[in-house]
Amino acid sequence: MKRLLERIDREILAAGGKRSRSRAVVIEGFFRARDHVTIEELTRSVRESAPGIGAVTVYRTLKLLERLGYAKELDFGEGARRYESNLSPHHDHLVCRQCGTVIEFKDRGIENLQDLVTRRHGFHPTAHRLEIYGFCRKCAPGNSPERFG
Amino acid sequence: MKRLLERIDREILAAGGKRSRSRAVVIEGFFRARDHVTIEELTRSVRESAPGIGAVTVYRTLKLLERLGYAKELDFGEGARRYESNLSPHHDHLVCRQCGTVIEFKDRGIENLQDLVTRRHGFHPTAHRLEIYGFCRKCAPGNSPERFG
DNA sequence: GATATGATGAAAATGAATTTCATCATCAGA
DNA sequence: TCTGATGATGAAATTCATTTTCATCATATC
Ligand SMILES: [Zn+2]
Ligand SMILES: [Zn+2]
Ligand SMILES: [Zn+2]
Ligand SMILES: [Zn+2]
Repeated sequence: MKRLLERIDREILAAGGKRSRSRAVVIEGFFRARDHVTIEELTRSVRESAPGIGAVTVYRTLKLLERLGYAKELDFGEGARRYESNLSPHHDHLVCRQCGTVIEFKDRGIENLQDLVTRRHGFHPTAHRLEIYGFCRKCAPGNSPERFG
Repeated sequence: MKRLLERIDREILAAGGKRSRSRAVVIEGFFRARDHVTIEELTRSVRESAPGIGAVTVYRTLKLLERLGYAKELDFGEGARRYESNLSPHHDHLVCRQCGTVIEFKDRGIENLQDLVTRRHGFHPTAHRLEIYGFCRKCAPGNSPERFG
């Protein structure tokens, strides 16, 4: 973690930026937070240790991390975007509409078929998003997680 | 087309709604429009024949069509949502980031693998979205579509 | 330390989507 | 056909996430 933060620091400096306490707190908070956080969630958690930090700085810092390749913007259609660290390799998501649980999965077969599809259409893919919405095991029809959870 | 509009009309009546000229124009305009339209595009096109129609009515009418199962809401991350008619069977999308072209595709193999993935996680899928972003044949790196278009 | 410039946070602006509300239109019943 | 109840409309107001603005502060460099 320390290594990572130092490395990002160096990249910011190299790009003509300056260090800042607020930003350092946000960055560390982001990598410590559970993945798929909203700006609002992250702001709240970061303010526990540094109450003065404005939500705008969190917005700006996540955009910066995205530009540097350390964060990935997600949109599960909830109104607010979510962010996850981009350190782990690519994956897609199962999103529970009941409890909000997000399950990550990776499927080489699906990715290969996607390549075939794009090739068939002479399309040059640069990114994709695959999200499957529904109900997780706990929330599946028949279970009553809210009651027993 | 006439059949379809009458059928929707009947469903609205059956659900306790009333007929309205504005809404009829929007609905017909929607099914005549090219697919994947934004509210703004549809409003503009609909106003050519019925200038008085407010954008709010277009919003409301598309929500209604979605509720009735005739329209599908899409989000290609452009800020504004897009809508397509839900009459044709399910498909996914290739979206060109240069010219905005949307190519529809259907891949049974991908859908089957998605089923396997969800089953493996005890997840009950109700919907999914798969979009592949990149450059279409015309806009592919090396081509200069804007110049030769 | 002085200076230039990046970073900050509050407030304002933006922009899509939704809600409110007074008015209009449509349907059902008399 | 008239009439009352209620759905639909459009303009304006509202909401809400995100972005921009701007005066001020902090950091790097000389
Ligand atoms: Zn769940
Ligand atoms: Zn993830
Ligand atoms: Zn293109
Ligand atoms: Zn489509």
